[in-house]
Amino acid sequence: MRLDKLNWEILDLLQKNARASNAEIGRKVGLSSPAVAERIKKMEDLGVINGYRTDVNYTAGGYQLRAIITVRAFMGKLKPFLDKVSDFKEVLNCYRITGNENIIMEVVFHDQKHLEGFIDTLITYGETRTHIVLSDVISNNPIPRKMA
Amino acid sequence: MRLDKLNWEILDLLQKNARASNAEIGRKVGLSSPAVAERIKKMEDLGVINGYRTDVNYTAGGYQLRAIITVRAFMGKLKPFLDKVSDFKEVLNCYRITGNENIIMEVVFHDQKHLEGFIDTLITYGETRTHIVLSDVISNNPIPRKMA
DNA sequence: AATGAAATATACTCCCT
DNA sequence: AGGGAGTATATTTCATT
Repeated sequence: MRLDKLNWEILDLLQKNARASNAEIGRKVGLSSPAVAERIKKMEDLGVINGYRTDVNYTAGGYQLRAIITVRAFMGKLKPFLDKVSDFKEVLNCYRITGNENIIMEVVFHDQKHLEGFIDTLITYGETRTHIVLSDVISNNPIPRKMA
Repeated sequence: MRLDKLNWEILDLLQKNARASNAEIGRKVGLSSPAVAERIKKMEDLGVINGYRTDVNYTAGGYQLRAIITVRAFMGKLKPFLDKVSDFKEVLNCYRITGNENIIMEVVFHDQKHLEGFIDTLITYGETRTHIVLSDVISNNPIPRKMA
């Protein structure tokens, strides 16, 4: 799908605030609200928009720690890990990656004990490396419009 | 703030679909729409909800590659990097972390050349390691309700 | 804190361009 | 692909419990 200027403007606004009304978006981009609704629906149907998420403060949810954990899976243990990982509710994001490690995850924990238990579980699947997140420098930056 | 059962249910629904109407949420959790609106507003004001994001398919946006890049900053180069990183529009997320590396970023690129240019820019700030993202195993999992 | 009701605003459907 | 009209639904405000 080709994204024209108007669709990029709509996507920018939706990325900043997914709960903006079609009417509000329409006012800012110069379209009627049915026109905005139609464009958004098309982008949803064609997979340009994957969904709408709410960014919840994990500390308010009772999670004191966040970590980036990589896994270098043991021989034959990658598939078992991939089958199991969705059971680990603490995992917010998980990617397969190239390089020395096979997996990288963003995970939240109530406390150090919780983190420790999680790493103990992982050790049956591979070698792990844990980096505690100190602060967010950039969070959910909108995808930039394709430039020159 | 203490999150009761109803607030967790509202957060679950909002995390799955941030554009759900208050009325729809109210029907599912058994509240009137003004009651839902009031609870959501309170969670926004108290910082439980940070915002509402739209998950845009970066390939549809013209980005063929996504990478996880770590930076181990040279002496005195961390601060200059932190000041500059928001200029790099390709960076979707960036965290300060503990461990051998100081910074971890999720970055999108049009093509290999674009990636190469980005790494060339980074090299003035520190040692980099690049992992190409092969696939998403878990994406934006909702924060689990605090358990036992 | 929640409800119900009235006023306003928005969304949805259909037809026209 | 978008505008406009008409209808249905949602949001907002406020009084009440």
